[in-house]
Amino acid sequence: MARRISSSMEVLLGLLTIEPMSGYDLGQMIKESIHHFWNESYGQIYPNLKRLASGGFVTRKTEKQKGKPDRNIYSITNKGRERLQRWLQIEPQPEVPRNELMLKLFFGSNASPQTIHSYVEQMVARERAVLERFAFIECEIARNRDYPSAPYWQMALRFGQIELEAHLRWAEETLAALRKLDKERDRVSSSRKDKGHAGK
Amino acid sequence: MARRISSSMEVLLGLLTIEPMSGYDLGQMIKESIHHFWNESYGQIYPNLKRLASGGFVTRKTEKQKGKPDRNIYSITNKGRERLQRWLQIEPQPEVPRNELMLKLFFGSNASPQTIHSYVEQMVARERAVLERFAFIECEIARNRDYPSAPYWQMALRFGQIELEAHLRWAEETLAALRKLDKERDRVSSSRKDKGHAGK
DNA sequence: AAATGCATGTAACGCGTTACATGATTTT
DNA sequence: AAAATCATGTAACGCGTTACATGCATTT
Repeated sequence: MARRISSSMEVLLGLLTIEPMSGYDLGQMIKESIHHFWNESYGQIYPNLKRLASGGFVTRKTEKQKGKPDRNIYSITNKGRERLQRWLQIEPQPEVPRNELMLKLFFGSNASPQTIHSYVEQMVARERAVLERFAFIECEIARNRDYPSAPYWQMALRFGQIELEAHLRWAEETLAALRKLDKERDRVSSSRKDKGHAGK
Repeated sequence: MARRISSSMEVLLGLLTIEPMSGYDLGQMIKESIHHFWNESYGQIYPNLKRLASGGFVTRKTEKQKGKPDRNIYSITNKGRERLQRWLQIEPQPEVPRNELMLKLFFGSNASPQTIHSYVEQMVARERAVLERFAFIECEIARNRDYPSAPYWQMALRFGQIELEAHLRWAEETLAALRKLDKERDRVSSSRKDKGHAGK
C-alpha cells in the first residue's frame, strides 16, 4: 500500500494559512516558532512545496529581486485548506521517543558518575537557554494576540515551558544523586584499602 | 564520509552487559524497560546483532529447543565493552522533536476546539496508563536494588515520571482553556445573530 | 477455527538529514 | 580575506518501520 504517513506537507500548509511565504521563509519560521516540537529541513521543504503545487494545494508566484535569487512565494488554495482540515481530523500519533541522554544515563554504571553528571549539566544549560527564548516568544504571541491562532500558539508554548521546568527539577535531583553515588564509590574503594592494611 | 551516527548497536551492547540474551529477548526487554525513552524494532535488532558478531563485539551460541525455533544467545565480549565505554564518552545529542499533538494544537484554529480537546484527553488517558506502568517498574528496580545499575535505572525512570506528571498538569490547564475558547466562540456567533436581528 | 506467542530473519519502502552546487551581498 | 546571509534546489546516504515468510505450540 505504502500510504503516506508523514505530516511534513501539512506543516507547510498550516504555516501558509498565516501568510503566503517562500520556502526559505518557511524554514526560518519553523526554526523560530515551532522548532521546540517540530523540525523540517530544506531538503524536505523544497521538494514538498513542489509536490503541493503540482497537486493544486498551493499556488506559486515568482518575485524578481535585484542582486539576490528570485523568491518563489507560495499561497495556500481552498483545496489546500481542505487537506489541512482533513489532516487535523486524524488522531495525532504519539512520537517514538529516542532520548540519547536517557540511554547513556541508563547505562551509566559503565561510565564514571562525573561523565554522566556533565551530560546532565549540559542539558540544564541548553534547556535554560531555551526557556529564555520561550519568554521572548511569549511576548511575540502577546503582540499578535488578535490572531485567531494566538491562544493555540500560547498553549503549545506552555507545553514547552512546563516540560522544561520539570526537566530542570529532575536535573537538580539527579545531579545530587550522582554526586552521592560518586562519594559512595570513593568510600567503598578507600574502605577496601583500609581492610588491606588491617589484614597485614 | 558517511559515518555511523545511530546508537542502535550500542543499546544492544548495553543490554547485553546485564546478561546474555537472544534477539527476541532484547526486543522484549526494550519494550519492558526502556521503551519510554528508546525504541528498537526487530528489523533493526537482528541485522545489528549480526554486524556486532562479525565485528567481534558479541559472541553467539545456538541453543536447541524442542518444538520451538532455535535460540541464538548473544554475549558481550571485552571488545564490545570497550566499544560501549567509548560510546558513553560521546556527548549525547539532543533529540529532534516531532510531536504531532503539538503540531495539531498549534494549527488548532483550523479545527474545532472539541476536536483538539479530545486529542488532549486521549493523551491524558495514555500517559496516565504509562504512569501506572512506571509504578510497577519502580518496584522491579527496587527488587533489583543490588545491581550496580539500579540507581541509574531509577534516575531514568524518575525522568519519565516527572515529565508525565508535568504533561498532566499542562493538560488540565489546556483543557480548561479549550472549553473557554469553545464558549467564547458560541458567545461571538450568537451575538452576531443578535446584531443581525437588531439590524433588520 | 482463529488468534497469539515464541523465534528468526529479509526486503521494500518512506523519510529525513547532510552535503553539494551556485552566486551575489553584507558583515566580521 | 573569510564567513555569514539570502535563496533555491538535487542527490546520496543512512536509518528505521512495516510487511512478509516460516512454523510449531498454546490459548481463546
